[in-house]
Amino acid sequence: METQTQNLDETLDRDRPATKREQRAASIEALLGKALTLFITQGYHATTVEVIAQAAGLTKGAVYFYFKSKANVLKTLLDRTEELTVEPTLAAMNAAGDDPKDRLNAFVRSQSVIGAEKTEYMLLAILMSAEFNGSGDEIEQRLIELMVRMENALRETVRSGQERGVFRREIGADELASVIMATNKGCYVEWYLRGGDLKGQDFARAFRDFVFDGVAVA
Amino acid sequence: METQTQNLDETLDRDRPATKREQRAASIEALLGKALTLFITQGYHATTVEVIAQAAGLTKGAVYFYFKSKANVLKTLLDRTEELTVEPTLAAMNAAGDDPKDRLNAFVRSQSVIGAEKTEYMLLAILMSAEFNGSGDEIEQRLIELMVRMENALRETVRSGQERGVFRREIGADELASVIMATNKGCYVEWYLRGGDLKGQDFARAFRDFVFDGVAVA
Amino acid sequence: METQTQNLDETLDRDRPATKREQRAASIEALLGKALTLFITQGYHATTVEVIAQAAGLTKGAVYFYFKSKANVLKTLLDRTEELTVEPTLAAMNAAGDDPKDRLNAFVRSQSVIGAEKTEYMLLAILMSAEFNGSGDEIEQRLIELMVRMENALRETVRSGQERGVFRREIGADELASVIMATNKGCYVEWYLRGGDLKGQDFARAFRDFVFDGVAVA
Amino acid sequence: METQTQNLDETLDRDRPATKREQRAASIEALLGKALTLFITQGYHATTVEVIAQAAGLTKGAVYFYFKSKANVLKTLLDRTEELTVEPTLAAMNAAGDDPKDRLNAFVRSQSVIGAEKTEYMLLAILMSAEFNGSGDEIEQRLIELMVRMENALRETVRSGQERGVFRREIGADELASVIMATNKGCYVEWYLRGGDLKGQDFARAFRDFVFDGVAVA
DNA sequence: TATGAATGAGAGTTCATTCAT
DNA sequence: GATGAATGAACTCTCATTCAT
Repeated sequence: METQTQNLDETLDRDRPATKREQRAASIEALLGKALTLFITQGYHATTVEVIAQAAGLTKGAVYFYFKSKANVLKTLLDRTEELTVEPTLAAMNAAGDDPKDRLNAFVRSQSVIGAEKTEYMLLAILMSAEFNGSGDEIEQRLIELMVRMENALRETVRSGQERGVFRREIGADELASVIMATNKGCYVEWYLRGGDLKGQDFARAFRDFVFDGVAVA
Repeated sequence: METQTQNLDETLDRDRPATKREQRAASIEALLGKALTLFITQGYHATTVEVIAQAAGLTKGAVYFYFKSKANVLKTLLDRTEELTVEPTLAAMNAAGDDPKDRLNAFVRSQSVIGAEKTEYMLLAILMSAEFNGSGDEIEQRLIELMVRMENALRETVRSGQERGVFRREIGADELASVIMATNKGCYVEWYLRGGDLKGQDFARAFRDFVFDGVAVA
Repeated sequence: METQTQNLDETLDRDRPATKREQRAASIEALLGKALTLFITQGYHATTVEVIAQAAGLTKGAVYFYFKSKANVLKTLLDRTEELTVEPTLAAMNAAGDDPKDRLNAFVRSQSVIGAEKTEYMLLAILMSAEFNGSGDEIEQRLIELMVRMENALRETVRSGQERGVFRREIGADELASVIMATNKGCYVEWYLRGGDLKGQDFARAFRDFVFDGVAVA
Repeated sequence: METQTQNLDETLDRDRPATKREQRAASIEALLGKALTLFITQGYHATTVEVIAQAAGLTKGAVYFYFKSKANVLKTLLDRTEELTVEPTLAAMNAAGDDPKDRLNAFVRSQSVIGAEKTEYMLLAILMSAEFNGSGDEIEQRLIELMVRMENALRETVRSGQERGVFRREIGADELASVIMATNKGCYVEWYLRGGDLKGQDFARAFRDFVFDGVAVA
């Protein structure tokens, strides 16, 4: 992802299988891809460096060659998570204009679209937050940073909607935004924990409708 | 066994209880109490037996004396969780009669009351579910058992409410029940992750209102 | 098992179940009996104090009440072993008179008779010798003491037989006595390891015949 | 062990072999060699992984790198035992032709030759058999397998000798074979327990002569 | 007489990490 | 670019032993 500025004189041959640069990229991608899946399914601590390496067809040493530590693998993954899940949602909200309903709608739609396409990244942020909470770890900080931007945007939207009288006022903006966020995260985790039980599309729609109107008949 | 008849003139309860039975109970409670908090805050795998023991003012050996393994500490805690959180909610739903709205209301109120009083037990079930998911562990089974009873009751209530036309029908019963459950769990975790940011009472009320009507103005 | 000779003034009431002295004796016997079997079948180190106690229907503490340590249980057992297996064999050899053939015969017969009646004690000495060899343990010394008396008697008999020309001379007395001793021990262990495969009587007779024609003048 | 080929110019083989393959082999040999001696002298259970490692100039981790468990160290050693002690004896018996006396002679000679050269491996099989007997362990099975081949060959030889009238018939083939086997094992253990007391050559010869005249037709 | 709570030393094992090759 | 040998710290668990009751 970090565009390693290419020297101009080096032309890139596709067919000749492995220039060093390509191989490097391929190994990194393999490692990150496997780590992502493993961190989600087994948890960070329960996933050993060896398992990640083997899953990617490499050895432990390679992980330490490319990333300096196990923690760094996760950090790299969290950078991607921000780029792939947080940024687009914020962008979508901004693109939706000023109307709080539109903005909330943008948030909810964006999250469910991203959740369908980048499910693992979304889950990573949520699950790691639980696993690292209270650890005092550097990673804990990174996770808080990640989440806080979305939470702020959501809270601001809720507050503005309440001011304009389109969202219920009995509940404080903080609490309401938190419940929405909680529902959002909860749904991802539920979906993940239930494996294939729930139809993704239906569940995503259920989530969207639910946020707006709860269980009540519309 | 030994009836330690307490003389009136000197009923001296010191630091350590007098009889073995009392001592046993005290140690077990201390151990379980500390383990509960630690499993939630650090996670099961990240919590060492030594830390549990020290937190309870004992040594590792004592943990193995009372519980035969670390896993058994958690299992004991999960038994209590079932008793203290699942049973009362099911009882409340049954006591609420036939009306689906009443039953859902009972579910939501019961969960938020229990959540206030037995917060840690509720969190334990939720967080351990995530940590043990896919582990193939015996504990994973226990956790599924624990959750499945409440999920079934909730789904049944939702289905019945849909049939009677009081709950929205565009969303399948499974999905709707799952979203409610997800919101429930998500709120607990959010509350926990946010530490003291949110006012518990307000947040619980936000959750209740939200389930029924979403963000919409009532 | 062994009738603990009662003091004369104390009449033995069979029906009144447990004078302290009787109970004491009963507990000690139970403990030693179980320990004997367990040390043989599991080995000393692999046998835990707890298992011994439970097998005797008592708790660990009782073992430490009667014997001061686990090692002491074994030592007590070794005292009995000397009394029950070494002494009678030496006595039998002495009772056989001067003739080396008679003495060797007495040794072999005595060992096979004792082996039939006190199998476990014989095995204990043999197996513990292997387990404690080179340990530098106090018990190692005790085991050497135990064995050395019999070995000396046997060697003396062999030497005398060689001098009189009734036992083969090409083999040194030390070596010949050792081979006999080794065969003796080896047979016990073999019998034990093979469980019920071998018919005890036949095997004992095989051993006796084997030894005799082995040492016979060609 | 390590063929330290000293080239004159400067192929400097220092303490540690140069290539990874050599290093691997050297470490494995060191570990196995020390483990063999320790298992015999201290017993398997009394030998700690740490002690094995230190004896080989490595750390515990290295043992787990090469062998995945302590048990696996022993298993590897048992594989070698089979190869180095059982196979050659069976081969020698087969090479001896049909005559039962020749075959028994081959057995006895082979065992005493191997016992002189591969003493530790022979002892390992015998001592571990005692230590693991009745353990229900996987290793117990391996040990039985190991022994049973030799026992079968010996029994068959004895039976055939009895049929041809060259071995005594009053004793059953099973019992006779067992006594021989017992004598064989007993002699190894005796030799080992007595340390340097006995002259190896003399003792081996004592054993051979003893067996022969023991089974001779009267 | 005997129990049961508790300890502490040490066992086998795992794993993130380092480094020479 | 990547491997494989090796380490060391930490973990779960075991067990002989002590001691108040």
